[in-house]
Amino acid sequence: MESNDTNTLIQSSKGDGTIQRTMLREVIRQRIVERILDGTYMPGTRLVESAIAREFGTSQGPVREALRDLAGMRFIESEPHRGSRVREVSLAELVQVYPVRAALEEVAGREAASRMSEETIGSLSSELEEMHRAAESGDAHTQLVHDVRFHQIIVEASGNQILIEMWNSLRVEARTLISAIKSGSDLKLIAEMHRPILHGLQIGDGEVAGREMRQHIEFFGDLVARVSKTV
Amino acid sequence: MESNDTNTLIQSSKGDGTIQRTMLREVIRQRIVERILDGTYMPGTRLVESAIAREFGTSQGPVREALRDLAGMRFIESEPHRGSRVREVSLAELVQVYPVRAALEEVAGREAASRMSEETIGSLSSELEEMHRAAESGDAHTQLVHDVRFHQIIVEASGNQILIEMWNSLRVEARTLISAIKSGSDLKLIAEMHRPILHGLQIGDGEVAGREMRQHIEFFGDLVARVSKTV
DNA sequence: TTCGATTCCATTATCGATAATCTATACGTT
DNA sequence: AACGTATAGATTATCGATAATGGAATCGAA
Repeated sequence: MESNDTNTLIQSSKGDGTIQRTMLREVIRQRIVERILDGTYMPGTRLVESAIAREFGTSQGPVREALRDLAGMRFIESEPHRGSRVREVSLAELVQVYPVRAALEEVAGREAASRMSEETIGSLSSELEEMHRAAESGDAHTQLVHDVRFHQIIVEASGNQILIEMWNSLRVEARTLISAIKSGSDLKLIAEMHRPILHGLQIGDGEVAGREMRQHIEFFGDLVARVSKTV
Repeated sequence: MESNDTNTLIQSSKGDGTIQRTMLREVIRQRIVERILDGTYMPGTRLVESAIAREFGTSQGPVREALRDLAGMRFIESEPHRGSRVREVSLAELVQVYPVRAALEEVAGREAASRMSEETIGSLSSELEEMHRAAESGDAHTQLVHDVRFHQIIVEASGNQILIEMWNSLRVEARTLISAIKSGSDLKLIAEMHRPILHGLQIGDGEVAGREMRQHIEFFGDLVARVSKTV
């Protein structure tokens, strides 16, 4: 319940010239997200405003705002007068994500293909490489990180701001459940499955890239759907 | 600046058995949205927390929360220590919306086709009818309302909660710019363009319905894209 | 014991005031 | 006059306290 190292939330930022726009709400939000992602706050955990405020040494206000933001990002859910708790990510919901993600990424691939720079191609190649490296050491989690990053790069390369915001709001990186399934799969194969996408982008063919991305996501969607039925 | 009729924000709700879960933040949010949509708050208008609070007879807190929600919904944009203003909906942004919307609605059509009830078909038919009625009286705005509703019904019929949330966050109804363009078009033709979609859904063919929806949206996307170049 | 009403407690929702920060204006120096 | 700096006013960010609410525990009657 107590904390000592967490109390320095605000760096007065005098010293370096950079203006350190510190907003309490932001800091608190990040802190909570970390805890959700690393499992400190498991799904279902109640997040009590006053308790968090006390722990962080702030007042209730900023905590409340942080929680509201988190609710907007679907990390938590809140009911009036009843507080907030970490959201349960159901398998059923995960299944619903895939068709949406497939559709969005198809658009991303199509639009990104004509906007690829050498640098972007380089980043993608290097993420792919990292995926393989992780596959060899059997590190499913690390592979997932690079996997997500690979897709994110493409979405951002689309240059479509709406698309980017929309994709980010899917919180792909937070729905880590897949890693569980992946660990049962062939990591090397998974890494290799990204190559056709990269190829499509390299030759600048939007139709190919889009189609490959869609199929890629749909593949995992089917995988998850199958698992969810088994359960 | 002053207001008299707007001060009764909370109905104590004693009397009728119904529990009137009134949350100040919610009421204020709705109020502001109304004003944005009806043009009282034009794009660029500054929304000053204390001023709104004074006008509504509340404290700054709930107003602040309402504004934060609105920022999440992309109705307004806020900068730290600099306040909020009504967002400018640029034409460029509007152009970017269409590919995303097309992709999402294709999924919606595909998934909805197998879940159509008599009732849903009825609702869609009636919206289509209303579109025609509006077309005949040359009422572009009313037609737009039913147009949006038509699409919304399909998205909701998909049963995919993620998809529904995602589509709603596009705020299709708020990006009313299209109505301007539409008024220059043949309203009857626009209404009629919804019929193939309805047909696809009626025969329960997801592929057809999905494809029709995509093409439908892409059509208007191209229209807007063309206009945006002209400007 | 079991059901319902009542009281108490934890927590959220709101308030009013203060601190921090921004923008623009006024001022002084060159 | 042009420029940079200081000051004032407006506005947001945060605080600490109070009111409103919901849920659980308690009590009493059947």
